[in-house]
Amino acid sequence: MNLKELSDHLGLSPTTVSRALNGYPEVSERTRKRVEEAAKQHNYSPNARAKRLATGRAMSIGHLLPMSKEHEMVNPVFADFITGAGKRYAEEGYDLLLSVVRDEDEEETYRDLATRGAVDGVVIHGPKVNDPRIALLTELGLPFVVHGRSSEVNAGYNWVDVNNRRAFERATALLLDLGHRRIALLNGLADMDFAARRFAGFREALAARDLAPEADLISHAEMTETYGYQRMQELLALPAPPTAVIVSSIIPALGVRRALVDAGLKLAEDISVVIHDDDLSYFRNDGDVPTYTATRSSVREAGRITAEMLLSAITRGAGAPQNILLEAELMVGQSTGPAPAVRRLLNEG
Amino acid sequence: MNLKELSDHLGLSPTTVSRALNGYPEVSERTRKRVEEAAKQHNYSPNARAKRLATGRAMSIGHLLPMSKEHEMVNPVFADFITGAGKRYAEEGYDLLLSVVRDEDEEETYRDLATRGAVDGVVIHGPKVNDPRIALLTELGLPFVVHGRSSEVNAGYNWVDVNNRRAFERATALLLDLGHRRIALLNGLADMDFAARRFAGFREALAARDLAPEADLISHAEMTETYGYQRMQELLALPAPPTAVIVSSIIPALGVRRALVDAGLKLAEDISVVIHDDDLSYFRNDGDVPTYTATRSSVREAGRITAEMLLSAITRGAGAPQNILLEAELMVGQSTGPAPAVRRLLNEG
DNA sequence: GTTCCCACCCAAAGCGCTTTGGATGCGTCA
DNA sequence: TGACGCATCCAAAGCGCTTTGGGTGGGAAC
Repeated sequence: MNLKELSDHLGLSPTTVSRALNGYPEVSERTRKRVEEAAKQHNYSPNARAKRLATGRAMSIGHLLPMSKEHEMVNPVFADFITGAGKRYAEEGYDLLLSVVRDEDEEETYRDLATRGAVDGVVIHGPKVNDPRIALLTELGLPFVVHGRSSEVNAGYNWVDVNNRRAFERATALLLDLGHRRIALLNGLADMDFAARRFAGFREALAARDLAPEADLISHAEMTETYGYQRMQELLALPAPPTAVIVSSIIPALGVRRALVDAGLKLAEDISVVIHDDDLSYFRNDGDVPTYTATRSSVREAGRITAEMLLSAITRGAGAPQNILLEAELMVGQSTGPAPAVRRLLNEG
Repeated sequence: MNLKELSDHLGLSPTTVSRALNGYPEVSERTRKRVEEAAKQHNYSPNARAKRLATGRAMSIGHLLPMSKEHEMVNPVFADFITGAGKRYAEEGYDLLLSVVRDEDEEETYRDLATRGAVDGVVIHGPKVNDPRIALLTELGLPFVVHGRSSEVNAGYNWVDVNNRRAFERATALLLDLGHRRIALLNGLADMDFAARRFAGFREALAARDLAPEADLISHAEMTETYGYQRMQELLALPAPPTAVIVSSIIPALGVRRALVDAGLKLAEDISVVIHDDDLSYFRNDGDVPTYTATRSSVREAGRITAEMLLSAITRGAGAPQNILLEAELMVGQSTGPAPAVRRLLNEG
């Protein structure tokens, strides 16, 4: 059943029926009721394709998932982000359009999305340092919000980010306070902006105590479980292994733990681990005392906020760029303890 | 730039330009070239909204993610499924529409998707035993493919599934061959069809040796890491703990391992573990010898196949329901060994 | 030289909705 | 009583594309 048929059935014009259903004031309450009931009864809802053409709005938000040949994978963090964002979209009547594209097609896909008018706005995931997508989307005039930020981009743009620098500065400072001096960092891919900021925070905390990061303790890679496992093994094989490790996600941290167990080492006692915890629903860092000491920030919440910001940018027009910086909380768990030297000292005392 | 402007610019009618761009034969190769070049030069691509209205096809596939109040989460397995399916959609010019909906709104969302004409087909995720969505979508006349199957639904429908029953039968048989008699099963949510089939396979393998499953060794829940951890602790606290455990996903298996380590137990030696491995990109069960003994089947591949089937159902019309049953391979890894009694025997021997 | 056919192109009618720009009729007020 | 305003409704014009149903002209067939 379409508008025409419904209006014929009601003895009204399509105009009136459309207005009644869309809440316009030029229609009496009595007719509106009548129309609404008939619509419900005949299970009518306006054809989305026609509505979109007539209104000129796509009523959908785009999310691009770039796949590279080497890393053909979607981060589980994305799944949680989507649960947060997707709910907001649904509430506002927007659809979520997911595009799985090859790395090299990403720019063209954005262009296409814009010229085809398939979406009203997009969310940029995993921004890199000096990310070209920001200039591209600005040029295209397509509303967007970045989940994260991009250093070295000076123009204003909407973003929602976690204070990664501070989170990692605090995490590092905590380990330093516990007496650790050789601290390893298992970071995300080096060109990722969040990884750069986390590294910066790490470096600053060390610098505050006149220490410098040691190259053989720093690594960057896709944050898989395997990465955590292999990298931890490498670290343990060093002439002077670290006494503490900071891991950028709970997923590689699971691999780190596996490597430690294989080596017969005990978490907190033999080696301390601090993670960044995105509060993933399938990997809760909880219990009476959380398993891991962690900087925590819910990515689901970030998704909700990002969606909110994008929808407002779309409906209320561009305006000044909006920015939200979320603070991560630093939670002490079961994975940290004093450095070996300090521990001995404490035991003697 | 739209069709009209482009055709004016070329001195052609919109008809001809449209035909040229869509590869219809009623246009000379010379003009087609000319049109294609002009389109590229002016960065023209047809407005998706108009195209969809005119053709009556949405050119998009729907995926619903139901969120319950209790389990507001998206399974990481879904992320991998999407990478497989999404690539196929993109290749065929389809968009992927993701709907995050509350459990109780699921039926209405399907109805709405159908009457609004927002999608050309949908994929059903996580089918339950006797899943009502199959009848619903059949009634709505919306093409669909089920990822998994639904027992007790007799009508034909398209599905792509893994042979869960056989996989778990084989896994169980392997453990029995190793001398294990008290085997625990950490399964998915009880109303899930895959969980029912896995349990059936488990039961059959036991029955083949005149054994029966023991209630206190069987559990069903959402497959989180925490579930694996807590459940394993419970199992270890039993008067007679199991000597082997079968886990329905690598994610709870990580929790199982954590619990074992906490208890000072060694994998394979003290307790054997077999998992089902979806070959998730962020959790690879690999290495020279895989970490876990596992029944393996790539969910990314399943995504690709499901997409393929749905697209063909959409373009080639309904026809007879298609079914594909994938076999999981049983791979021996480092997590299994002879049962304690057998081990002693072997050592004495 | 006709006739016919085919290759090539175009005008116009949708697709199903929203929205502009009136109409119509009734109550109100001077 | 007549003018005016307001509430309520409608006809028709898009939105930007595809597609139906012709047209036109030039070469082949007779």
